[in-house]
Amino acid sequence: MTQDDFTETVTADDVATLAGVSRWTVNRAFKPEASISEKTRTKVMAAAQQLGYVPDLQAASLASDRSNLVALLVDDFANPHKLVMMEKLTRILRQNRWDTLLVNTLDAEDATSALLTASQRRVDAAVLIGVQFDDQVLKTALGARRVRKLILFARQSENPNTISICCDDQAAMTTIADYVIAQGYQRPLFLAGPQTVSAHLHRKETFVARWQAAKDHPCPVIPVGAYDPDLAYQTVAERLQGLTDSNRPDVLVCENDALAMGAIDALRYELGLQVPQDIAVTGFDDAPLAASPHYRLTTYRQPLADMVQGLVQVLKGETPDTPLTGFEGELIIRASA
Amino acid sequence: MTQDDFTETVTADDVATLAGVSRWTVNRAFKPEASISEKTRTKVMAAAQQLGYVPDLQAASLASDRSNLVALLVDDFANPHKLVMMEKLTRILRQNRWDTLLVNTLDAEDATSALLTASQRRVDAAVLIGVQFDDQVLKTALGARRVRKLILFARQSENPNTISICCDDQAAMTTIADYVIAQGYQRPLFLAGPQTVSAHLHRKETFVARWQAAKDHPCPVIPVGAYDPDLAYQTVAERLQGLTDSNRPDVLVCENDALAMGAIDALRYELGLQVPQDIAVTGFDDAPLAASPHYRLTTYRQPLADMVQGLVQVLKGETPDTPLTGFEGELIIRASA
DNA sequence: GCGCATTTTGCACGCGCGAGCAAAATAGGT
DNA sequence: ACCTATTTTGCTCGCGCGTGCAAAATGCGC
Repeated sequence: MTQDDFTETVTADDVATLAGVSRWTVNRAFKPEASISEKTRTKVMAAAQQLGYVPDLQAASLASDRSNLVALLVDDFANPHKLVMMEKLTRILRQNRWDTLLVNTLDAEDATSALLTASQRRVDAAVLIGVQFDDQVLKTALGARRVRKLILFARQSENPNTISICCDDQAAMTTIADYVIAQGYQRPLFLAGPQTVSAHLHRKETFVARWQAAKDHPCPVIPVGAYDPDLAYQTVAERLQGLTDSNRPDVLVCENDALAMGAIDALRYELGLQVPQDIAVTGFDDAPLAASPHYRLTTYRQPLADMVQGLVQVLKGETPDTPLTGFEGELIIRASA
Repeated sequence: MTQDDFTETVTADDVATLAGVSRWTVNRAFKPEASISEKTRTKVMAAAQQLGYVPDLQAASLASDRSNLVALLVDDFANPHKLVMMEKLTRILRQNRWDTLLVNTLDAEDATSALLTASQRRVDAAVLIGVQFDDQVLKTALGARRVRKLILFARQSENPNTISICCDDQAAMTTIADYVIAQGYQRPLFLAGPQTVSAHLHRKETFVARWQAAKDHPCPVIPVGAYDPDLAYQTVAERLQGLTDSNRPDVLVCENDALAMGAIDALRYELGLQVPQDIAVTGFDDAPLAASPHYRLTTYRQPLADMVQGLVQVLKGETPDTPLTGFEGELIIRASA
């Protein structure tokens, strides 16, 4: 490491002169699929190493209209499961040489602006793992140029210009419903998330329909304003307060684990009920802590790694080998139901 | 929305012709501090709006050597508190017109490569909020060009070329120690994180020293291999198994909430102990769920928002109005100790 | 060693914008 | 209205690299 390498950026030209080749050959050496002889490649790489050169991806994306950059829009930082998703996404994307721009979308109004931010960085795709995106946002997002692909991850939309990657919510929730029914529960209550979003899950509809079909009476639903354990806690505490044993639900089917955890805490600490003896609870996601002895949550785990692989295929423009909205997860049976 | 706006990128030139000005005037209109008359700015903005134009930040950063991009390196996705940090960082950075590149750093070996990735995107700074960065990594990172600023967020290093932004861990842990002592606990056990990192916290040293000074006998320490609740659970279960009431610690001082939560679960569900009656627990961070009725964790909350503001000042090159390693948080007293 | 097919290398041009200065327009004073 | 001080606008050149093709080098069969 000589003294001349402060922060002067070293370009492909520098490497080229050192290696005695042209600038283009240098850059070719860094592309796995380029046509270049092994001999010159090693020669170039040695020179690059010596100078500490790495190709400038900004410049590359300017010149080529591919950036290998993906924007990840998140608006739901209250849900610890998002951490798991982010980890898987960033890791697997990086393995495939994509970088991730993390954009914090404050709310639905902000989503458009967030998408704009992404487009200013020439991202190859925007991946939405939040919850508050409505069709209006999706539409204007696609009107805006430069976001070539709009991908809903673990969410779904009918919008023909978006790509949804998610597990088969219907199959998944049917599995849960059948399990709940098989366990002999009689008075379910469905704890749903915000009812305003249209890029959504089919969990509520599926469960309600399935229950109706099997038992011939409806399943009540209460919505929580956000997928937030604290809000779920409050909502459950209020809504179940003062009910007698016989008109209280005997199972709480929750749209995801964040709601389920808040619900369990409310049941225990506000209503003094035992889970699952007095009331059972199911979740969805298998979030961190779902397995902890405190919750022992019966839940459903999505095949996140496979779904991210699907995403990679979409980004590469390959035709995915699994239907993108039909991933299959598994029911994780623990003690809560 | 006319039909011609598919995905053809609209550049400043297009807006310029429509507005009847030069390309440079168009770009000036988008910089708040530029010298431009209000009249032409509104004219330009109208034209831009009509065409759906936004400046291309990639091109801008190529031309200007400032990218308004910050890399956020994270290696600790098991800790839910990271979600809070990410939310604050991305939100406040975006408010100040910085975008965030999220880089998942698998382990210490990978850190160098992660830094390289960041440098390839011409980031203005790399912000480390992970735990596994050792001095070797920091050194090579600074050897690599193009990462102009290396910032440790909520961590500290003696390396003179890095910038640490953190609260005064010594003051913070002293506060906790004094509280623990004032509560009359006699047999503390310090639950520490991995002992190998050198970009670190001073919590353990501070507590141990403080205890020694006050009580004149040492405080034992057990390390956990990672800041992971599950690992903490196992470690605590193993290490406290079979101890009698009198030789068991009466307070577990944990380096952060992730450890504390795992510890609490282990105490309750493996050892059948009551918190805080049989053994008290303190944490650090005030992570999500720390306030939940299940944990009611006595912990210490860092002034994250202020710290991010400090980061923004560093990025802007301003001299911060608070010493960057001296932020003051507050002790949150709940039921666990 | 020759002729051809094939691989490897070099190059003109442009991606969209910014720094910094020169030209033009405007304001202010008399 | 005229001259100067100031603001506003236009422009040259280059940031580091990719595309697509042409030139050079290499390999192969005989």
